[in-house]
Amino acid sequence: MNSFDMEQLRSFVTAVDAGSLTAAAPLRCLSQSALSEQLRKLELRANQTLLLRSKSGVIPTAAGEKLLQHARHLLALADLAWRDLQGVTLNGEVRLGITDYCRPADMVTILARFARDYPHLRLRTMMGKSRDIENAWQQGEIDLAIVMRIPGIHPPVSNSRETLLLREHMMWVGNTPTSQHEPLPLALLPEGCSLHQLACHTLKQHQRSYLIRHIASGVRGLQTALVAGLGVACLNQSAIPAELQHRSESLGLPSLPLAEFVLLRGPEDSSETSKTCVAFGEILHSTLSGMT
DNA sequence: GACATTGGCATCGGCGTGGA
DNA sequence: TCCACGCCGATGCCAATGTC
Repeated sequence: MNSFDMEQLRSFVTAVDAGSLTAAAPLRCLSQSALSEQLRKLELRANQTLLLRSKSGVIPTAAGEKLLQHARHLLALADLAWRDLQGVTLNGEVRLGITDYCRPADMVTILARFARDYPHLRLRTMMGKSRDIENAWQQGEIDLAIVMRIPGIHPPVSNSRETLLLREHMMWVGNTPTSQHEPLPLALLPEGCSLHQLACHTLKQHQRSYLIRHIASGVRGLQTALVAGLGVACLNQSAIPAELQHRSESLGLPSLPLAEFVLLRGPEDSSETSKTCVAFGEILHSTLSGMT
């Protein structure tokens, strides 16, 4: 049989995200043994080993990584189809805040697709620094927020109103020559920016001298400064300008943690606005977590 | 270093359910 | 009624970690 069982795919994605079958089982409302069995059958169906099992959990194999991408898309599509069949039409207004580090090249396309798929939804978007977005969310000025969190700088996802959407590698990028003997020229966003803090903190920790040579007002400006050779910055993968993709990771600088993008939801109640926000939050989740 | 504990996954037998 | 299927709980195995 050369097709996939959606439940098995859902279990597979949950297991990869949770990092172990034991952690994934309760999320799927299954026992560990049932989940293990589902994944065994999925591997049988795929005729490939999809997960490497170890005492510390599971990680996807190369084939597993490949299937993971397809599985996320299939599940997002299935959810969309289900909502469509149930007649779930989104209307009303949703105020959405997005950090401008989150998929800057794709975000316009994503928002345009939402506008096309949900014509009755009035989407008010705000893009900016994670701290500003989160403050606005806490003040109730926006309904949903996508913010960036850096392990070690920010606390981990800790409550039911926060959902991890995706993780991205972070790299040092720049178009300027660097020398171990001279302070590293940095191009950064202002001090409140998480990546500003991360860059300075990491370099101090490794006793690497640096000099802040350029402060940009936004990610777009920072990208321009990097391409122009005004300095070096640490950026998440999707925010690295295309011109510099090939120049990352060759600067001999300390390694960086993964960046985490987290969806913040508002409190739920029985109002139409709340229902719309919940449904749109799910769509955002399935759309962005399906991207790699 | 030896042993105990912990925490991971795989396997097995039994049970409930739904379809032929 | 039988059978296939999916699930659960129990159990076993194994490696990492903690304790003495």
